[in-house]
Amino acid sequence: MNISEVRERIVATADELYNAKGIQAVGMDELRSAAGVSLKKLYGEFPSKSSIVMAVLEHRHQSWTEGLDATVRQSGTPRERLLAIFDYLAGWFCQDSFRGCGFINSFAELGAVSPEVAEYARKHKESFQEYVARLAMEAGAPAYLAPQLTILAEGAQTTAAIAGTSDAAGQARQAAEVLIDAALSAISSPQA
Amino acid sequence: MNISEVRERIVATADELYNAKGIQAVGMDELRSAAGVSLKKLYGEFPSKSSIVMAVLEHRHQSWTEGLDATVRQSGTPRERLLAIFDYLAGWFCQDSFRGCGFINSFAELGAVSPEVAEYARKHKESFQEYVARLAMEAGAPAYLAPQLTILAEGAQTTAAIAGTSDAAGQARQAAEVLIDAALSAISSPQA
DNA sequence: CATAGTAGAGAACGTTCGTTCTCATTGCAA
DNA sequence: TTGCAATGAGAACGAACGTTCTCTACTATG
Repeated sequence: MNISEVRERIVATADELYNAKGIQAVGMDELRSAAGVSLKKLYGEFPSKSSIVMAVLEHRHQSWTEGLDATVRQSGTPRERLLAIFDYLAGWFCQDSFRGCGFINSFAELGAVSPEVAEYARKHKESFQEYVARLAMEAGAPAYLAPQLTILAEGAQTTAAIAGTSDAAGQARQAAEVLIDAALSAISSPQA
Repeated sequence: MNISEVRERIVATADELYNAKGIQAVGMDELRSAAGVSLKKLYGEFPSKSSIVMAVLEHRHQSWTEGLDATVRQSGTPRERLLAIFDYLAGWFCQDSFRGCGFINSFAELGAVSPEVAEYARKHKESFQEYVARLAMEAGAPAYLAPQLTILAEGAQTTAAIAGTSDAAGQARQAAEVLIDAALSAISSPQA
């Protein structure tokens, strides 16, 4: 087993466990068993639990970014590409393993105690905002649209997680349609 | 010191500490010191930490409900009352102690491990949705408006918490205006 | 004044967790 | 075959935490 394979396995397993039970509820021993590696290998790859947590956050960031972008790229018009964000959310919410945004959750759990985690969550959300801003710009929308849509997306995530249903994705999508159309028509006839 | 005063003090102190540091990061000893009561009194009032957590959630629910309703009632028209939700958020986000919605945070921290906490968070959010639905109904809006506005409010909370700024309140409020106006005009000329 | 009951401070206990250490085993090279 | 390096399983350790227990000091009543 390759070294990077071990790292990958540890991170993937930790991601699943942390998502399912929360970070603090999963001990190193449970992670060790689930990943099928020895404690020695675990601490050979990572110096501490917190470094595993940071690796998991990076892993999540990459999954989210790639998955979202793949869905967005399947859409044709700029307007559809903005709405594709919510289609991506809808697919995510329907998964059994969905338990809310991992960054919101890790921020809630450790943000007050770990500046690293708080900062990483902030950066992740910032990069999402920039991504949406780029899509909105390509659609020719005014600058205020992007924050509105990201707030919708964030709200859909927490609502779906706590309610335990995926309804929020469709509701947010419909709201996004209204906001997008209003923003685009405000460009052609600005009066606010 | 009255018995109910002791309970109140414990719950209020726990609320502050749990909000500032996270629930799991605050031990019974720290709570004891901060509240200025003996461990014996603590365990005389509450059988366990988890019962304190539940009492804190109830306390938060009451604070939120009363604070929101007070702000809403200061507004005149039904439309203004819907928008007052976001004024309430704006005031909250500006407080130094703001660290995100306590229910989202407790759900993220303990929801996977404690069914009680998960269920209470769900009920709290549900009651907020019903409150918004009532306001929307009084404004004569179609049923789909309320979920859209609650999603905006949820998103504003997590965005403000993680970004560390209060910008999201104003952005969500502007989005809400657009959604409200679109929903109200859809009533008079339904074509969707 | 004497004494019984109460309350506070904090020691103690059992458990859990992150991290390190030990030791037996295995695979390989000379 | 013999010796060595690496590996895995899990014991061990120190700290933290929730909870209970002990002991001391004070209060109030006879």
